[in-house]
Amino acid sequence: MQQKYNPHVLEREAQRDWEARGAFRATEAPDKPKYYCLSMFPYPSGKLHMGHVRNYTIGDVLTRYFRMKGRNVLQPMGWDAFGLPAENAAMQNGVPPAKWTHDNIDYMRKQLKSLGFAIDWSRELATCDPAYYKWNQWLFLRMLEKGLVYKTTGVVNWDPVDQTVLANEQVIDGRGWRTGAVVEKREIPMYYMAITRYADELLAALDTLPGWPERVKTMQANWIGKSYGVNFGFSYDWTDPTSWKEGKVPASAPPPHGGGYPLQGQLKVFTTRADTIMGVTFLAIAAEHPLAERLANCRPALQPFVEECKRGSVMEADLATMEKKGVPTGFHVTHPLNGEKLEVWIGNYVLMGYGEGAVMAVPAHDERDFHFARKYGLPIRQVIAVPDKVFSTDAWQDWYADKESGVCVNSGRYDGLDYKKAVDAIAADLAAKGAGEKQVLYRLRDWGISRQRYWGTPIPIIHCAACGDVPVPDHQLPVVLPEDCVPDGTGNPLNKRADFVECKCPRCGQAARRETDTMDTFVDSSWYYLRYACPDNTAQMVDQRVSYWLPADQYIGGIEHAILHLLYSRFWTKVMRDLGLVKLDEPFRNLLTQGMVLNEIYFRRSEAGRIAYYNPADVEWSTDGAGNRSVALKADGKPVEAGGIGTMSKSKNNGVDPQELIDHYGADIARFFMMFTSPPEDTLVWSDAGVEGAARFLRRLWNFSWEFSKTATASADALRGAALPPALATARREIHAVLKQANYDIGRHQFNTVASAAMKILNALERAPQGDAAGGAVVHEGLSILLRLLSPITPHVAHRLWLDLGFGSDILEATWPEPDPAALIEEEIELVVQVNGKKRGDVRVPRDADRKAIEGIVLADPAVQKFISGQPVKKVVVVPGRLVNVVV
RNA sequence: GCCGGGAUGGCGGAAUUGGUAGACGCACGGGACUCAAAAUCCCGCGCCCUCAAAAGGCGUGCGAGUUCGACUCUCGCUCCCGGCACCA
Repeated sequence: MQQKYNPHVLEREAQRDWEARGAFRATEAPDKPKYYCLSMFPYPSGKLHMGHVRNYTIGDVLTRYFRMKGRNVLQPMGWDAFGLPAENAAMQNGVPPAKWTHDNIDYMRKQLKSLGFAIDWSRELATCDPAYYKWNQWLFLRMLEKGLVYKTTGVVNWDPVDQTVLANEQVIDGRGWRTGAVVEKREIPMYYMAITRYADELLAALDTLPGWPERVKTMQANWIGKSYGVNFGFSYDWTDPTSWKEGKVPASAPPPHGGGYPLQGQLKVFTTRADTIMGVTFLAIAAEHPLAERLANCRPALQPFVEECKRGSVMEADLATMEKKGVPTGFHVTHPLNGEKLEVWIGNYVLMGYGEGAVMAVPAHDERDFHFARKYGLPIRQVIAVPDKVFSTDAWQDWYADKESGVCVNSGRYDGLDYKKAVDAIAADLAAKGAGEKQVLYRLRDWGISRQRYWGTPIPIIHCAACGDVPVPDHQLPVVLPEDCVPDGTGNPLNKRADFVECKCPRCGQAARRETDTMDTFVDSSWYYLRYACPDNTAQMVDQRVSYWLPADQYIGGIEHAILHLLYSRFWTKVMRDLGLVKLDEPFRNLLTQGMVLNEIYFRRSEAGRIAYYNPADVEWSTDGAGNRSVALKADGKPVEAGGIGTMSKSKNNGVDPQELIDHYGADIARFFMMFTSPPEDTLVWSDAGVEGAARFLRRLWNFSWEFSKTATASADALRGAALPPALATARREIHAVLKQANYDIGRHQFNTVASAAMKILNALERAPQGDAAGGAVVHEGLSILLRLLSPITPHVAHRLWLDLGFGSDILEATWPEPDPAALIEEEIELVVQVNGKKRGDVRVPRDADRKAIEGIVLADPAVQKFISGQPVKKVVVVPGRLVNVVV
């Protein structure tokens, strides 16, 4: 064995050894329990960041742990290789996204290998590979056949200067990130996947996932947002003069594009609060509502507001935080129950995409309606009362909306009814009049997958003047994306590629145009975990090997994916099941949501409103004479703005490349530090303070092993038979107690305390007297426990020392250590003594002392007597094995 | 704005889920070794009171509450992080 710990040499050797033996190659073994450990595959952004190291170290720890527990393990890796950053890089550097992506993959693969992860690289896949995305297209066509894919319009962010669609991320404060132009909403045709058809199952099946964190299930349930309510209509008549504020029908205008809106009918709304229906004082509709369009068409005064509503981004967070505004239209509809004429407003806060794009407004019992009514002086009519509370229109109170304790008032025949009874009665009356009925509504919307972008899976559709939209026949798949385009920020470059666009209609053979939209990259990531089971199958999307490996026993990834990616994957799995492709209801049995790795954010904003981000490593804080702190870019010394802290990301340029850490300390120390520094699910603000401690620990382990290796004859044999002297028994008890706790902690994925357990064991070993055979035996056993406990976290050094100290030929094949119950037994235990809940000392009692004996010992204790000081003892609480509380 | 989560010494965190708050580390201070430095080893290290110690008091974001006992449970806040459907 080498005297000095040299991680770089030793790690390279271990990795070569594993690779030469194909140590992590997984094969199906139906007789052995399997463990499929899946980590969310990375986007190849350039280089690994700390979040990747954290994610994949967690996965590797579990993979190696379960291998030692006897499972047939699979840990695959791949690349989420399509997406926007490649196009941005192309604009910046003029390199085609394909080349940039492949270069990044090569570099990052090398980085992952240098970290020594137990990955089966033979299953590697990249979603930009036609052999992969062919199956996106194939399944899209199957879904189209089943009606699970359909085409309709959707709203996107439009940059009027670059004449291009912007991603939400490319809109900053309502302006295009490159042009600074105010963004507009624009409706364009798109393909949708009908995820809402699975809404009920996606919601109900959350209960079949005990291995998922509650918070993720709650978020998904809220996202699906099942609500029970009533859908009903306010009847209207465009041609009736009494519908109009001025008492006459306004001059008719040409029908708006899209065919207009019927002149008579019902304006439909959905409400979960039908009990408040008698308190409706006006209605609000979205600016995109066809009635709003018709109204704006004949009333020019409405036009500016409708235009204003069309400016700005489509992001929900923007819509929800903007000032609530509206305009009255002068048009009135009729209340279905009391016959009142109510005015229709256009409101910027009404979402066309949810419900009917129109809402009934009950200012007295809905907070948003309340503020809106106060702002515009609209009537507020109380129709719900809560006992002992006085309603006032001065300010909003939470209880105004209380469903639980409220009863109807000022509501005619519904007075006195509680929420449930009122809803039932009102729904029945509406139904009787043919005005409405109960309805279940979901917040979940269908999944728009069309992207007006180049670097993605081409949508396999051909547009023919004669035949319409024609699916590409299966035998022509994949529709291959040309790899030499360089986007320039002004729309999808595919539109300019005649060799891609021009094609023959598969149906009639005439010249036709190929669809140039590509698929949302969430499509790629919705099923890659299935493909790992059979990446070599060129004839089928999936095969029977999926049945062996799936569902994944553990899925690990950032909490930021709690909703979208995980919900889409669950949906996709169910679709494939219903198409008979897999026998699987849910893809991921257990889910570990890794906390985000955050870092500081620095940027500069140009006059045009463009933002440039700078890496925290490239900026410097300084303090001037007056004690003011400022931050500047090292390169030019000019100030930058501090943008707080946030997720390490390509777009914010605040990633930390782990390579420096690996180059300096080696993979084991980097891995150990990453696990030690915080529990996996916690948010982590990056700092390398403390990495020295990890380095010190592994050096100390090595030095201790070196000293021990000189006592070559030591073995654990001497532990059998004779009792150990007290100092050794204590050391051994300590080691086994720490191991017991560590095994518990591994089970609950708290790896930071597993790492400290390893440190505690080394501390105990260093304290143990090891002069004689018994001492040598305790240390021999302790070291073998320590190396196995460490091997999932620091596999290289564990591998080397296991060999050098003669424990065996391969620690990968060693069994996981379990504590020896005999080693844990103690004759006397220590109990904490409290008086009135305050710690006042401790006592030692025999291990098997009963409650009464303990009470006697404690009350006799002089320290306790001092604090009781003659007061009568009211009660003695004894918590076995822990403490005694004397209450006086 | 809505949904989910978090807050414990100078720092990362621990506390077997209602039972000794601060394990294990980092940083820092003191000491040993050394011509010196690095490395290594030993000791100290929540705050207040105290020259120091003993003894005592306070202490888990803030404010109430339940309990013999609260970092842990309940209610009300503050701040921070993640998501909000075209970043992935």
